[in-house]
Amino acid sequence: MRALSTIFDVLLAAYGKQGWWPVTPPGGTGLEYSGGPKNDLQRFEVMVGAVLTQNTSWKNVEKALAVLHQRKLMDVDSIRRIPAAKLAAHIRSSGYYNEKAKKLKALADFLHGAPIDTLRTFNTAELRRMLLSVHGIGPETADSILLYALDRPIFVIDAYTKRIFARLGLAPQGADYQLLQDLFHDSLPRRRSLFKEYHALLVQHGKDVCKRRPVCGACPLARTCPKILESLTAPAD
DNA sequence: CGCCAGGGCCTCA
DNA sequence: TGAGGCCATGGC
Repeated sequence: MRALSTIFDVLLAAYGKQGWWPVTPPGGTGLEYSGGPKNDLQRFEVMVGAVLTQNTSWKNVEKALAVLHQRKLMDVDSIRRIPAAKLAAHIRSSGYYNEKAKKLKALADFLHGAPIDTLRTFNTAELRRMLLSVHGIGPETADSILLYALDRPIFVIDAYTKRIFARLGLAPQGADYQLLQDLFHDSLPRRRSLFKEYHALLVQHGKDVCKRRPVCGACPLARTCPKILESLTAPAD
């Protein structure tokens, strides 16, 4: 479906390059959008962020990531060593902190058995299965890790993507994860840089424009969106 | 104030 | 296998 390429072009023109995934530069204090992780420590930070941002605003996650850096905990061994209850206190701002502390420890245990630099020997399908077997890593988190931390060409589907494409009439309401992902995989050239930027643009679009209550007046896709007419007359959705 | 964020697990039909 | 409850802080 050529529409998907056109939508990417329109979003890119409207919002500009996003530079995902945001990572903390070596020796730096804050996160920067500079094209993703360049070393294994930054790759680990991406994985941690992917877990912490589950159903949580990135702003709340940033604070937790900063605390982990301050406490010198942003590495596999430290996360493995620290008791879950203490870890939970440090990531408090990201919400669901007890659950997420367990998840981070499960992630660290997994990486202890399969260090990041050894993961390159597995193909993407194998890696995905391995990640999905880790407590706290579901389809979206696994694919975020594959794409942004491990540089694999796999498209990330999230709630924004589902909402945007349902409104555009390009996917059924309540379509499941696999259906949406197949649509992107079958319709786009399989390029990591495209997938990274596209997902980031969808998040940007979903966050500020195609919100639960959409701001169709500010939408760069309004021209081709069937929902634009309803939004002018109907109160919600 | 209430709503909702860059989901996933567990339980129960 | 799919719907529903649960996890929780912080910004608006």
